[in-house]
Amino acid sequence: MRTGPGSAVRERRSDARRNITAILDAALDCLSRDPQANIVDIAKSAGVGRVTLYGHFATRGQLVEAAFVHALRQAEATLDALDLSGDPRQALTKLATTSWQIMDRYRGALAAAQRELPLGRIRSHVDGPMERLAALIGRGQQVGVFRSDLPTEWLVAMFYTVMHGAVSEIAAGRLLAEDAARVINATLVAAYAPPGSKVPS
Amino acid sequence: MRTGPGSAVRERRSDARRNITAILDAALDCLSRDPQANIVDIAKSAGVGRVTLYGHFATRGQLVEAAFVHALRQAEATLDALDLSGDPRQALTKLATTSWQIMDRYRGALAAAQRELPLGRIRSHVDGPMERLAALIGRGQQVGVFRSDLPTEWLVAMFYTVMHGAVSEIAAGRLLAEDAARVINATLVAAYAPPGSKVPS
DNA sequence: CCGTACTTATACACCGGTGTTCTGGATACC
DNA sequence: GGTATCCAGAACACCGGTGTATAAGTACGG
Repeated sequence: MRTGPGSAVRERRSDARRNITAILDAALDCLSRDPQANIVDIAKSAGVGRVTLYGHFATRGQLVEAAFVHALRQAEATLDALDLSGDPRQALTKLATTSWQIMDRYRGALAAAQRELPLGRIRSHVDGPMERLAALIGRGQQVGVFRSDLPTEWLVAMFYTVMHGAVSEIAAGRLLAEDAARVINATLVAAYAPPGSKVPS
Repeated sequence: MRTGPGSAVRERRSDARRNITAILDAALDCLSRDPQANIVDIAKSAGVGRVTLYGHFATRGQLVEAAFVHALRQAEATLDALDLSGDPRQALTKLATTSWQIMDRYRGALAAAQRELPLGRIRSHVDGPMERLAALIGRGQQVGVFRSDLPTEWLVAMFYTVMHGAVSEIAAGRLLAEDAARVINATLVAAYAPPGSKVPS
């Protein structure tokens, strides 16, 4: 695998790098529309030969994972820009709204990853980004605006679960895409409210 | 396909019927453990030849669907025994607890159905059983103990979504199976509470 | 402008899973 | 006990998708 005599990693040629990102973008795009999209389609959509694709990603699994990570990196950039200090409930709403946009865009890629990546592989990639949410929830719990009778991890899970549910409902035609953010936020805020407290309206 | 001169549909022979239910049970069992279980495994587990299986279910899709319906019938029987009159919140808890047990048992079969059945096919089977829940929620909304600022269908969806989330969390080892019912109920009760009201503890 | 890295098309091997066909044998039903 | 029905096992064809080899062409980079 070493490329030069000095064992220095030679830079990829520019056209190769261009192709790689084209492939990743195409994969994300294809998988978002159909999580089962095959290599042929992805290569075609990237404007690249199938063999070229295999030159960069040895197996389908590697490609799916790479595409997933690619999406995650983009998501991270967006989420990093959010200011989550201040009232945890407001921060939650902010985070949920933005996360929803991301989720909505990449839902197919996520489905593909869930379908094909070995169990727990996704988790290990998502762990990092998830910390942001866990921290926020933990803070809210400490301040007492979020419930503490349920484990933090469960509240974290609900965050994604509710969004996943919204995706399904939209797909089924029972929820309008433009209502999703509101509905998600209303649900989460209520679900996170400590028992005995009033549900924020 | 007609079997007799009187064009009356001749009953299947008893051993055939026995095999069919054996196959359905086996399918349910195998798919619950691995949603991707293949025909060979299912036939073997049913103690039946692969060809016999194909004699009763022409394609894998038909088998999966039949197994799903089979599970649904069993679930229906259990749920029918529940008394859901009285306080909607208590009824909800009752319904959720029982539904969870069912969901937990057949999660794999559900996953298989989601994976392989054409979009909406599941929905059409589940519509009936779901009415029970929709009615309960509607009643609670009218009485004012469940929120009305979100569509009934969304609350219905949350019911299943939360359980789905619990399945994942258990699979990931972040939730103990014995805690699931409590956590689910606490989440649903809070999520269903009308804004401005106190979350029941 | 030359060498190398990269791309491409075609063609092929492989794989697991699905579904079919056949034949001999067992078993339920009357 | 005779017969239609059903079952079993093996063999095979098929399919879509994945991955590999080859050989010729193209574009980058120095």
